Amino acid sequence: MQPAPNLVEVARRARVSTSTVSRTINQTGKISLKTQEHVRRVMRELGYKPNRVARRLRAGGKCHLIGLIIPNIQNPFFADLARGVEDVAYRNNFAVLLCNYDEDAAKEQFYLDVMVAESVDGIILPPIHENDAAVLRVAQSGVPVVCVDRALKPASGIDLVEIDNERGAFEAVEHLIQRGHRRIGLIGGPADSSTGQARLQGYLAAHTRAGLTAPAELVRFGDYKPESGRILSAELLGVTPPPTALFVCNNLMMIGALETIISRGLSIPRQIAILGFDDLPLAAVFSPPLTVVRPPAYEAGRAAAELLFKRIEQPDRAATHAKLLPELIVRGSC
Amino acid sequence: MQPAPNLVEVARRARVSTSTVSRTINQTGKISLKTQEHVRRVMRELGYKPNRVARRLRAGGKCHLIGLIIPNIQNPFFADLARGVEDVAYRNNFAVLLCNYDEDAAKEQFYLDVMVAESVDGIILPPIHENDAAVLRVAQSGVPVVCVDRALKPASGIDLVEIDNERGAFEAVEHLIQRGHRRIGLIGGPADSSTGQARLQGYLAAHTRAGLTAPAELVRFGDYKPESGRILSAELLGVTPPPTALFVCNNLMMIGALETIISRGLSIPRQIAILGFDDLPLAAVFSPPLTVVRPPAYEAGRAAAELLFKRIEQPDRAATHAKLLPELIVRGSC
DNA sequence: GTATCCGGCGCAAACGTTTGCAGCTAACGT
DNA sequence: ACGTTAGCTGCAAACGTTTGCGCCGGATAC
Repeated sequence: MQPAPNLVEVARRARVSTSTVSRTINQTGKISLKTQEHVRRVMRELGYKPNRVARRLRAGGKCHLIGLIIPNIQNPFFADLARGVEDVAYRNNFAVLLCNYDEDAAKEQFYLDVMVAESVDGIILPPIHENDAAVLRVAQSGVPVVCVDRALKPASGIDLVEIDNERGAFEAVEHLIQRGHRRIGLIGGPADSSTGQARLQGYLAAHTRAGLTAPAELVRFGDYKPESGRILSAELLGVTPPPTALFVCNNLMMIGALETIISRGLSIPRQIAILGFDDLPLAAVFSPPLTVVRPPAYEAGRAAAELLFKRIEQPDRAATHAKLLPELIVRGSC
Repeated sequence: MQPAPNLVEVARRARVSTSTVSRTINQTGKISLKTQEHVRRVMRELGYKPNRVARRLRAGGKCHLIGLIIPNIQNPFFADLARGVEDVAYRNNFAVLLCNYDEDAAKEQFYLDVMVAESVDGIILPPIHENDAAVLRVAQSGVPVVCVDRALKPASGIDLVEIDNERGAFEAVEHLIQRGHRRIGLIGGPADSSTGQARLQGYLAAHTRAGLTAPAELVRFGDYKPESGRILSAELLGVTPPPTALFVCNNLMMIGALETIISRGLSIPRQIAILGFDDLPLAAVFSPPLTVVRPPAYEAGRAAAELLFKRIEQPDRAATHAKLLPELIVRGSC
């Protein structure tokens, strides 16, 4: 097996200079159509594939690679989001460098470093929290960055695609209230996360709008993981008088909450109604089918990627802020 | 903002040659401890980060990047697997280039090209089918490749980590038989996939072992997607006499099958027992809790990555073939 | 004293591209 | 006939590393 043919080999075989070959590939500069045809034929014959590494080294960026840094791909929300990003990347012939940072600042920093060291064309990520200095640094160093799902507080010219979490939570809780529930427990996200905050606001706003005051003793904050769903739901069910409904602020905590409820033999929705943020694969066939508000994760991924490509093309355009609406899917758990 | 410091800048500031700096970084060659200390201090002061692209270009490979090409990250099985790969990659300071090929040969080829053009250190993937020439070519061109989940038929020295699908299916169906089921419907994988074949074999073997003959009219082949679960389960339920149990060969078809069953108001397991291959997030809290055989996806990802790193270190070692055992998780759906 | 060796370090050539600049040819205007 | 221009192409210098080879000086051996 001979070494893969490179650009100089192509040039030699085609009896032209490397510049000519390079320019035919990139459609840059003036090359006569005849020469182009010829070069292309030689490339085909040799099965030439440009070396992306060399290209990136020389041209720094502009080289068909973007980075996606997410908390955890095992969370279906982020899996959908990642898929959205990847689909539009593929359509633009870009590859995606995917990393899980596990809400760990050190890991996030590590991967950010990797991204700039790889001189990717751009980065998509949900920042670990609202004032994530590390992300800000790389954005200010000139790498196109778009935030998705979570905002960066000093929104200094950084594109953002987020879910309208407040609206989603509002509609969810409003739905519960319309169904007659007055004691609605909240299993919220982390108090210091923008999504957690927004969902809490929606919960409160729905109460206010209905002329009710949210029962403070029924509000708890978790960490978006199953364990806290398990624990907090148990806590809430122990309050007297107990809640008649639970609004669980993400899919993983929902799993934990359901464990508690099932293990206590409570019947849904007769004894306790339940409504979740984030859809889940089996939610529609659950018994009862789970009513949820579904954030458009896939669409958010797509939107973020499209935004990123726009910014890569024109780095000086004004920052965009998109807010996608979640959808209330009424099934049978309320 | 000044340009990121590079190796020659470090060398200049440290009053040594670039070779010395490079060698202190890579611990290669003889450099006095005193010089090393000095160089390291200067690097820290400047906040020097080596450029991975240049490094890869020069050294070709050995540069902390591996590729992972999977069908679809939205499938929890592959999400777990990807997470396994990424965890051991991170521990070795490697980044992962992740791609979804959607069982599409053209996409797979595209991403394989990207991998070699990026000169990754190695590639992990489930080949699209048993004799995947594209993968073979890449492997033979010298790039370390390890197959995971699916085998390559000409097993010509390529490492493999697979799940013991036959064994898993065998245990699943044996469990059903022990529970008294005699008419067990099979919603199988694609007939031309190695995993589909193996699971079919397990299904048949369990019958044989029990002195039964598998009912041919209850065997159907799907495509591992929800739709075929929906359709095939409907077909099977229409056979007379109907099956008393269904063995569904992957998670997505399981979702479809459940839709059919729920929509017909059939009670599980009284009217129809159901057992699935692959676990699902809500399976444990489903009512009834779903009995499944859980393939160790995360562990397979870890094993594959570890194998890959071994091969990267010693390219000439003999090919390994690991077979991981799935676990039958008996819950309440049989 | 000389020969040998070795630890420590630098020189400069790669790796495979892109790209600014310059050169060359033919056509064109005057 | 001569300058100008436009179209096309080549030269060679980057991009930031790694690494083979060779140089230097001091220690060791004899």
